[in-house]
Amino acid sequence: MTSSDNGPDQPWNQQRLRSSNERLLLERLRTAPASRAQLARETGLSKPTVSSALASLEAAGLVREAGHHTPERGRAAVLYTPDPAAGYALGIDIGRAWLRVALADLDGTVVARTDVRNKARSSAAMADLVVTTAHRLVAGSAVPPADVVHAVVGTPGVYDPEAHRVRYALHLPGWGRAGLFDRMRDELGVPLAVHNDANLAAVGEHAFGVGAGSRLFVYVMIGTGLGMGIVADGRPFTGASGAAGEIGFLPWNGREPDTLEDAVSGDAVVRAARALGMTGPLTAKSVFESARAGQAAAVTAVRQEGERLAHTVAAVAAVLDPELVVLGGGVGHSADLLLQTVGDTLRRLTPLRPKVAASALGEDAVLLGAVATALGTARDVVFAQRT
Amino acid sequence: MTSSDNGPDQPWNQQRLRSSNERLLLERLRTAPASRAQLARETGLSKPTVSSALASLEAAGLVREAGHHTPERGRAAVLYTPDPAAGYALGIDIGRAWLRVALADLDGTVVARTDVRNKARSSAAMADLVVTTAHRLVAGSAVPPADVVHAVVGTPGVYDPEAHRVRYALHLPGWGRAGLFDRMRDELGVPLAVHNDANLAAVGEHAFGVGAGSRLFVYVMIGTGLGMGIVADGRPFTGASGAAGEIGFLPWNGREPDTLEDAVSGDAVVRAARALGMTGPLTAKSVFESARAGQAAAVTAVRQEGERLAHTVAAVAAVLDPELVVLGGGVGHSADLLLQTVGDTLRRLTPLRPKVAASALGEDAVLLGAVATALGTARDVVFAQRT
DNA sequence: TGCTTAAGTTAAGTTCCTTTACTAACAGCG
DNA sequence: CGCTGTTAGTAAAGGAACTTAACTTAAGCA
Repeated sequence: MTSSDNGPDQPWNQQRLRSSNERLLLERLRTAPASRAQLARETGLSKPTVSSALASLEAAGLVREAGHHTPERGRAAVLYTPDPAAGYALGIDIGRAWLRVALADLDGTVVARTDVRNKARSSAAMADLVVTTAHRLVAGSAVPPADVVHAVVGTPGVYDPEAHRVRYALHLPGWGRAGLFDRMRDELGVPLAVHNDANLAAVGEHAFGVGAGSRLFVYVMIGTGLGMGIVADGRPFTGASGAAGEIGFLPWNGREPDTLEDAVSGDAVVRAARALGMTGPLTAKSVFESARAGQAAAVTAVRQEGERLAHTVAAVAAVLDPELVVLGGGVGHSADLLLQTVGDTLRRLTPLRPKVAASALGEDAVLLGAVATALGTARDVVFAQRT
Repeated sequence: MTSSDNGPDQPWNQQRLRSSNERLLLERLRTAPASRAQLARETGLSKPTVSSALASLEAAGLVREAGHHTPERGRAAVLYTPDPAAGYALGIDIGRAWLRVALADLDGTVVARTDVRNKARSSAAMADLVVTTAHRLVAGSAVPPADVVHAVVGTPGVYDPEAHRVRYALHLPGWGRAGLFDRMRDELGVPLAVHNDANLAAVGEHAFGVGAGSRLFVYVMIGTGLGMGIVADGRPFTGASGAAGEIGFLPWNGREPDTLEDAVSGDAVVRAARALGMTGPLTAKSVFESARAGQAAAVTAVRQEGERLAHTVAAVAAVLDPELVVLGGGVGHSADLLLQTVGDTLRRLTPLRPKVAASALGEDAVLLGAVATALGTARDVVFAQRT
């Protein structure tokens, strides 16, 4: 049989032991400042070990003193905290309409951010825009460019690191060209990882939004297209080929090869509204606003959207059994309008009923997911470099 | 943000270090016997460390000498191998028609096995049958009962360890009673874990069948009901409440609350055949045999089954993106008849096309999955006890 | 000022790993 | 038959990192 993976696959020696314990202390300090004695009690390490590890971490610039704490009785304790300025991470969201870039310190605090209207005509121009925007953001901040250790970019489609290109990015002409992201990486001068936007949105919502603390949850991204990100045990779940959550491809009406994407995306709401007699220059947003105002055709269109969404959620629940389903993306603003219908329909459809909630981060989910992901790598890199 | 889980969450000291390295050597030895020098080269540990760890393992009865190997030149090497008799594990499959029990040593070799016709009238009688059959199997083998360290039982439904009972076991009256498995555990006298049968079948197929080496695959179990097991990175993926893979609840025809289970299970094939004019005492197996013989109505019924199955697979592919889909369960014998239709339909439905294959283990998948799962725990337990 | 209490350090001792150097065993060969 | 080259395995010494136990430091308080 193939080995199930318990047990270590690396030999341990004293150096790894030390490094591991320093890491343990650093991670503990990220939750709150603490004294040596407190760390010893909480981690199970002895006081001398904590002292010595903390001295190493301080010498490496990874932690610093953070004031004192005077207990009820006895000597005052020196508190330590991670040094947020030990490194910085870049998060980048390449969206349909906006390019967003955020620079965060190792605490996860966003220290600089910019949102640029996406007017690029070609994929090459887009790539250039990403690089210059990122460079400008860092230059405009007080952060030394050399301290930016990692970047993560979110884009529609599935990045294939073997082929150095994005697949399935159907709406973006030229975006699937090989080498595009390699060039971006070179010009950016910072290690760059590419992830699917829905997956990043899920990570963002898990790190900073309503998904916090959930062991298994999904983020359904409804906008121009339809996508889903999955976070299991704190990590994105991407499937065998990176295509997990491509629910636009779900079969949905028994026979025809219509895509669910066409039936549930933001555009579908507009089409449904027109079919129901609404006229004029409609957008998904305007239809939802009309529905909110009680306009009958809009209400019906939104209800239909909710029902189809419920089918989607039911399918996801049957396969994955998530604890929580978060609705977000372009129509995220109006998720509250959909929740009722989705909930009601779900009750009719299946005994498996995950909680359904609206996104807490709105338009920022992808960007914050990119930041959170870059942050993870950045912390690893900084720790490895400085110790 | 909540911490992403890199970094250790336990302090390391010398004892854990030693234990971890012994574990590393033991796991390596499971792949093939090896000498101290070879282990040192392969693991990166030094020769003295390997010697000393191996001495501990031998003293603990976890490994033993296994002959010699004479290299091209130089001194002959003493080979070591895990002692398979250091402990034993029980796998139990409680199926509709058969109760199967297997006893395996730590190598995973089945040393005793029995298949008993399931004629129990009540859940209590069934529980008794399980216990007496297991006891009889162990008594009839040369294995000392005290050396059986763990058991895993597979059953339809989802075991809820909080409530001490099985949920969703709709076809088995009384099977959902609280405390049933607690009593079984007590009378068995061996720690007992309860898992869903489809999940175990997936684990079995991953450990011993066509799923070997697959990073992410699913096992679709088609029989009296319809279920699915998921194995991701070698571990079963059970979802937030243990209901992942309950694809019987997938919505499938747009509107009605028909369950997919009713449409795709073995019984559905029989119903379809009758609707197409077949008469007499039909079973799923007989319909498949008629189809194999070219009987028109049966062929049509099987094709319909294949098409519906393809829809199921397409849905699973869109959500999970597995590398491989294995078809098994009661109709597993006839999976070859379905593969063609499933493949063709899948090509029409979606660009996401996982490999689809027939189960290699047939009726034994659940049992072998239970063995593999029990084995994993048994190895941990034996290692912990003896060191 | 001295007592109590908790924080943090020092020193000794233990464990486990590595390096280096050695011994053991085997094969080919003069 | 012993010498040589090669590989396996052990012994001894040294070092890294942990723990325990005892000590020192610092704060509040009578």
